[in-house]
Amino acid sequence: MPKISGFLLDADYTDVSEKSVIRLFIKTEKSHEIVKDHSFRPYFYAIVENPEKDKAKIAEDLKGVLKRAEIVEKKLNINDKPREVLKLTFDSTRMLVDARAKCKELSYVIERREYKLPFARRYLIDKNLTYFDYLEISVDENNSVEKIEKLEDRPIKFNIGVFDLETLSPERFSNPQLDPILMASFGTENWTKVICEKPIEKDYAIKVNDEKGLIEKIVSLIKESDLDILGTYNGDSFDIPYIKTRADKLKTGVKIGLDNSEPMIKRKGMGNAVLIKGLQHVDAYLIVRILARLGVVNLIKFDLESVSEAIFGEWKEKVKAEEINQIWNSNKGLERLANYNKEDSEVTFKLIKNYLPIFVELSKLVKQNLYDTTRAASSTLVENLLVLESANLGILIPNDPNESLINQRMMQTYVGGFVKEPEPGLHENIAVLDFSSLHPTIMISHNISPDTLNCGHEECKQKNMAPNNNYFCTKKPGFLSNTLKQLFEKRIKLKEMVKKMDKESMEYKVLNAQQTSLKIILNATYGSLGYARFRWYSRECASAVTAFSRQYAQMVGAEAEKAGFRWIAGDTDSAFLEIPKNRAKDDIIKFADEINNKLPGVMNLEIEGFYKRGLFVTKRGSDEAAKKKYALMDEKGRLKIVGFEYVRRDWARIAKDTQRRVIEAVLKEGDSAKAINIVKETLDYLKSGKAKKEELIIYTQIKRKLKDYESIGPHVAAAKKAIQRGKSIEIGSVIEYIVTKSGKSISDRAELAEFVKEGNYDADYYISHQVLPAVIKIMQELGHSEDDLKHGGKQKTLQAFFGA
DNA sequence: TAATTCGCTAGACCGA
DNA sequence: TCGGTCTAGCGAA
Repeated sequence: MPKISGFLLDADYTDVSEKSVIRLFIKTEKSHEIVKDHSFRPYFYAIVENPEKDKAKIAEDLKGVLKRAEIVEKKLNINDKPREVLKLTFDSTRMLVDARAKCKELSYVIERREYKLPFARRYLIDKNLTYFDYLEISVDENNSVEKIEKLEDRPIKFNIGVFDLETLSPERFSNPQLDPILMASFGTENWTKVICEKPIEKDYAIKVNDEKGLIEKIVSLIKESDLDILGTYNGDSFDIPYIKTRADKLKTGVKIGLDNSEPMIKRKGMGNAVLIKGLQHVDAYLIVRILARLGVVNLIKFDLESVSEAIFGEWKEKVKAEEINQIWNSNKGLERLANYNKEDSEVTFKLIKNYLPIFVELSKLVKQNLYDTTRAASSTLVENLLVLESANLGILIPNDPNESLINQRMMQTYVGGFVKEPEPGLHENIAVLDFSSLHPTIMISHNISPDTLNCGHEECKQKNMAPNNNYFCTKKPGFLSNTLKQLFEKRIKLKEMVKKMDKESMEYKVLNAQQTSLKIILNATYGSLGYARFRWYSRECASAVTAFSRQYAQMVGAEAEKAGFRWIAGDTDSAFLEIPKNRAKDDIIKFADEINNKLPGVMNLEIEGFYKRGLFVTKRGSDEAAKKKYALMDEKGRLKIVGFEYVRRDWARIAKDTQRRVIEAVLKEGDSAKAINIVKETLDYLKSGKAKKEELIIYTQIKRKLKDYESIGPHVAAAKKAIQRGKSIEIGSVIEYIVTKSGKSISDRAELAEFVKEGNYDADYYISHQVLPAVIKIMQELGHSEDDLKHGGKQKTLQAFFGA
């Protein structure tokens, strides 16, 4: 019997003569193989009053679609005893879909369960297979599975290829119905080529006859490379739909699927997702979005130039759309465009190569293919993990909540973390303590889980009551909390192992990716609990987590005061403590130890760092201190600026830079004269009219349809004007606008930066709405109160003082 | 198709 | 024209 050995890269199903058949995509030593498993049928469960009787009834009612009904034992809910339910099996998923609709109408069917689980996923769960497993599959002459054996895990070396298109855009944006593809780059591990019909004096250039030739060349490069992963940057919404449309028009195809299928463009939320059969399409743009969400990078713009700079510290030249048109029409600068096209592919490749291990590990963890994992929401990751846990425990997965339940849930919110109002002003010698993984460790340590909630035991009520008056069982591990505990412990072990390893080694990269993937799941769980569409939603649990968190945050603050420190600020999981002159760092270490001795379970307070100086300011238009806004300087003079305008993209760079310089002067040198000078210079510069566009741009995102805005802010006004000039702006577009000289309101004066001439800006606006608001509160902490200035000089306000 | 709450601030909007 | 209120976006955790 022939055998096929290799990694399980993907799984799906296809219909063969009215039967749904599982396909496994295997990465073998040499290439790829598709094998079919005819032995597995789709099914779902029906909960009925009387299994024995209803089994016969349902066979009658589902005649023609049902293949088999059998009685099996399952737990309906986590805490239930197993009971008899009907397992309904079908020949095809289409029949399953038919039947599940019919079942809804049957009065004796109390509930349907697991009727939406994707068939391939069902298969992997039942067969105990996971993506990237190394399999040995015995097949017959038609590549049909006879037997699957799972061999020991082994490292996998992916064959990755990326491509990128440059298109003509005479109308400000490219229209695939009209505008041709000008160049395409394709890159792999060792080389990148640029394809173009015009001659390019570069050794990496490939000349083709026309656009059709270009498409055919890129398709053949992809096919010949026998890829596991095809990477793009924004391929979901741009490159792949574009090349498909062009290929259609030019009467050629993009048959790059392993089964020679075309890419499938699926609607996903507001945008697209492009699926290629047997080949994982990884859109690196989504990876960057995820990294931004995880706080790995902080980006204002998501173009490859910004990404390259922020993630790899490498500058990359941008060729703008108008320049591309110019280059193409004049044939001057084709090499520059080719280089740009090539670098786009290279950065995309690097992104995928760098972050792939994390997504591979996540895929394994939750049994999703790479395509889905790179596109999954965090609650979906958590859900999929819990689906596996349920299957292991013989519990039927809870159904999705219906819309009315979702709405009901959304009406009820709960109280979050505790934020201490800081003591405004300059502080010296600050220790910042914080709880490591606060929410997960609370859930684990207090056994918070929907199934342990208010268990009824008097003892648990006494010993494990959250401050929101919900309590959790102490006698048996909770479904959710125990799952988290396993992940948590595994992560601790991995972190220990990784510590000793060479960071460049393959082993390190894999294990580190494993611990990162665990962290992603651990951190996403608490938020999911309070998410209305989550299958395991529990407002009581989410609320108990935050109730405990407030209690612990307050406890640390109070104990710190008792121990002789000043509790000057804190946010959710942190405490900022000022260390008095007569105390040392060691006292903080001792203090943290004492707290840790009192903390339950795996909760842990750690010392985040020591800071020489810290600045807290008051809110605008009030004397209260602002929360979530501070600047710290560590012992090496490095600044940490949090919450200030400096970190916000919706402030102009000139204001942000000035603010940073002022903060630096204050924290590093304690020099108010210098700070005042910095501000004065900036104001003069603005007044001179010499400020550059890039210093004046304000970035703000359009978050809804333009017609849906009740209040027309500057970014909306600028967007509307831009649309009239032919720009395409959609939900999610980040508007880059400048406040110009002409117009009445600020919105009137706001224009897209690309339409603004250098020098056309409203200096008054940038002075009194940008630079001064960003620095005034800081100057006040230096003792330059408005009152002081009134008496010290003739000026009435700080604003007047700076001559604005 | 979508994780949570807390918090700051701007600029529009609206009524006197 | 003023001042209070509301809409909107973004950041912290």
